[in-house]
Amino acid sequence: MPHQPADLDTVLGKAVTILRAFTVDDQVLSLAELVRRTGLPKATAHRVAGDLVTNRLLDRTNLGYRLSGGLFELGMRASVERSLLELAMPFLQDLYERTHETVHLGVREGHDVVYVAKIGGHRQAKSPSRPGGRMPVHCTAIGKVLLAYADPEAQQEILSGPLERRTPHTIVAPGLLERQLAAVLENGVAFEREESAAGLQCIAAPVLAEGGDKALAAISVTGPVGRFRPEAHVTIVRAAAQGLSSLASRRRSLSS
Amino acid sequence: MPHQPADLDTVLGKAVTILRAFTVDDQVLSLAELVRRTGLPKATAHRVAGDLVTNRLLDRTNLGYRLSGGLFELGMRASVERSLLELAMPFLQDLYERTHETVHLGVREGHDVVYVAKIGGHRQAKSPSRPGGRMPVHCTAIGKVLLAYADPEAQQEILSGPLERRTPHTIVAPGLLERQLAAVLENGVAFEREESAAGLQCIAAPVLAEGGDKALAAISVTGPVGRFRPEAHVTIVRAAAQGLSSLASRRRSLSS
DNA sequence: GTAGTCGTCCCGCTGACCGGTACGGTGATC
DNA sequence: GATCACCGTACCGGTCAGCGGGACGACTAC
Repeated sequence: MPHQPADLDTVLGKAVTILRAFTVDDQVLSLAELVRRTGLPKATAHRVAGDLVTNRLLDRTNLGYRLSGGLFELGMRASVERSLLELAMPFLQDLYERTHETVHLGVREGHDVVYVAKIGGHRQAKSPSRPGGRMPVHCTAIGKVLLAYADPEAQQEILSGPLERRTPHTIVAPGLLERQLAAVLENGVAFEREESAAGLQCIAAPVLAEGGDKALAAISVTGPVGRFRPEAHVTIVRAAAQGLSSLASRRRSLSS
Repeated sequence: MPHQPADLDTVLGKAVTILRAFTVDDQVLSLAELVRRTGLPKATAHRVAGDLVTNRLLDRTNLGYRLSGGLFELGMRASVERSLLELAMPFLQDLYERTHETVHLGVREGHDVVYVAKIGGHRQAKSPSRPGGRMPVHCTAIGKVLLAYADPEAQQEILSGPLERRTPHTIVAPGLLERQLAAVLENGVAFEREESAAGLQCIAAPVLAEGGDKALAAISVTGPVGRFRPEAHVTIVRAAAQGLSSLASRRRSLSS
């Protein structure tokens, strides 16, 4: 199920289609599997995959193809995510050290949150998030924060679209969600209570751009229902996010 | 100065040439600058860059082009680096919490170390390393570890090539380096004393593959000469690396 | 043996890609 | 305010890189 159909009439389109055929949890895909997922003719997939290997975007193993380390390197140079990550790391560390729970840094990309960083310890709550992975905005604390600070059009588009149910607690009523978003703007934090995965709770705060009206990213702390009370961490999460906000403002790196 | 000349006679080659024209610290490059760095005709660069934008590998800003978040996402799916990162994070956290110095996770790629993760606090030592960035193997603790466990051919190739001098302390004599590598195999740790940057010291240990003879990656702790004594952390760095080694062996994810 | 799936290779056709060239805008210099 | 240098963008005919149907051999399963 390809996210957005790239142009298959161009080499580049075919190439990225192949690259994006990999999901977060496949390690290695056979040629046949690539053909199945991309819909490309076998001969074409074979050739393009070969070209990708020579260009160090794919690795060839005896079992099939694999996204290469060269691609990792390239991805880490994406300026926005990388500089965000570098600036954020100390703050994320602080949060982790104080809570010893899983800490996330995420940005919004369309209807989804993309996790830029995830740090946790050995006994971290088993969460569905992965670094570089996606989750729908409406069922995560980070997502709600980013949605609350998004431009009205984008916000409206997501609110009007269908809200996928992930757990019995997932908020699928636009009205309820909208009220929560208003609360987020008021309190500067968002909560999530088992809305994306059973047994998990979460609290998030926005990293604001210079004006203070747009959110560049959001920081969250996640823990299991038993030992973890989101309300207990309002202050430190908000403080971390604000600290990062002002640091990011000092070193400007945004754009349109 | 392009790292390795990709094939400029193919669309894909041109595309990756443009992508790789970005170094770790450029945020945004103008079309003219891309033309200058890649050597492509202006019209061609313009077209390919445009194609890259439609394929969400580049972003267009009013100042020029920028590596896109889509590329970051893709890079994070590179299986080796990503699963390594996920497994390693708890161990890196432990190290950071015990030392409060900068902690690195790196793999070898040719003559260089590529940093997969870098974590540190607000007052971290100013090091030249960047997440996703490269450093020569011969002048870093992580590099020496990885080199010591590399196959003899690769090791010999690097030892025989010229060893770039980064600081007055950089080891540029192959014989001396070779003796250090032997010591690494014996002790299971490597040291670096202001060999890559003035004022910085470092200690690293290998993350070994199942057999125990090949290194998948290496973990290091870095600090400033004043407050930081590498010898003081031999045990914990080695323990962290060994812990990760055995965890990685349990969940196999290597390949050829 | 037969039937399925896999990766690889061949090879003639064609349209995607190429890049020299030209144009309009912008800012520096005289 | 004229000139110049440099930028990004757009055009367009020629052609060769890319295309993909099809064939092949290896392997496995029934």
